[in-house]
Amino acid sequence: MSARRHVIRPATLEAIVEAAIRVLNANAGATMSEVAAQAGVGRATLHRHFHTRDDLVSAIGIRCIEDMNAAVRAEATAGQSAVDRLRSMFRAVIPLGDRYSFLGTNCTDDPRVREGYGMQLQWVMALVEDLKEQGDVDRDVPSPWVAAQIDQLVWTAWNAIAAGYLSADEATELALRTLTEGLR
Amino acid sequence: MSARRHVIRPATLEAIVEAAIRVLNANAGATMSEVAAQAGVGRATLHRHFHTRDDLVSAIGIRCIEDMNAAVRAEATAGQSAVDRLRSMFRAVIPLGDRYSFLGTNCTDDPRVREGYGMQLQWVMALVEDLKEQGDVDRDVPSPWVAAQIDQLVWTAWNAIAAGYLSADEATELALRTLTEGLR
DNA sequence: TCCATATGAGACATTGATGTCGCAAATGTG
DNA sequence: CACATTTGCGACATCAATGTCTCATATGGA
Repeated sequence: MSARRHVIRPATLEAIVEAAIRVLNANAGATMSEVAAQAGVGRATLHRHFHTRDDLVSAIGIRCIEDMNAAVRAEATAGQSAVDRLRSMFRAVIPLGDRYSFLGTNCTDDPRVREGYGMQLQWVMALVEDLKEQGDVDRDVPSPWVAAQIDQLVWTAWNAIAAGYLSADEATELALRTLTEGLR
Repeated sequence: MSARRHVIRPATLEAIVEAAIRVLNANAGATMSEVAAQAGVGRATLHRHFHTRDDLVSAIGIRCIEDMNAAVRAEATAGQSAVDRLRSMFRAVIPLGDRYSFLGTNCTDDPRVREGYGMQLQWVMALVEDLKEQGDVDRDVPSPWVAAQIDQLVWTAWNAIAAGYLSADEATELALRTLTEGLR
């Protein structure tokens, strides 16, 4: 389609992606200049590889949702119990909390992002069904509530780790416990 | 300080506040024109009563945090058990989910908003201590985790009601149950 | 080392939102 | 009904961010 005149250097791309996630998480309305500065990159370089600001946000959004989908699926192993699969998912997804946050406040309407989100929701809903099947979650609880709870727990766990009062493993186990047994 | 030349009409103020919450929740970068249009008000009228855009966002933010703090405190009755106080808080705060959402994405740095948020956090942390005291929450669970969980449950409950799959009472009880007993 | 090219820096035009103003009309109050 | 004042509308200047371009420099591969 568009033959890019310039080929982006891997290091440059990585710096831009990480900076954009960081800066746009702090302020969804952040400027191209701010992103460039945080990335240690010239503003023109941003425009060279991401034609418009929307292109940049969309590209990062797509990358984030792909990262998360990949993480969710990579850990799924046949023969595992539902709880074990949930644990694997937590382990893989919690470290991507910054991606999760980015998607929550940016490009909430991009079709490709929505599609990726739909696939993830589908996967989680299937897991919820299995959790109910195996008696880990009460059948009477609406599945959307369980799915929402799982989503929120990922975010809470990421914050706990970022705040430093829990290790990754502790946060994962506490999230599992919160969902099934509660905090009593 | 500033003697306003124009006195705002209550109906006008109400329309602006509600429209601003609605529009800025859908898109944090929304324009003054969009807010004015949604409020059924001239753009100049916005500027007449809220000198700058920041003034508008701050004013709404302060109102939101005040609404929430008022709701949290209004329901506190002496002699109630910790769980009953938590239930009262859920009942009062969950309907303010749109306020909560607004504060999450706008004016995250306004000093007065931060102060109000700090007071609310303080109140919740005190409640968490009482919940631990009465055995409703395990002492081993870090209090920040419990507080975060309570916050998230308010938001989840509001969404469930907005989505229509739970009534206000059902959402309140399910939130309580999720926190203490879990979903098993 | 040399060469191809990606990058940084800065100038530039353009665009869209902001904030101000004046005036005519609507509103509500007595 | 008459009066005072808020409101809507449109014109306007201003400003900040966007997107484009050029050229000198830095970078990495052969």
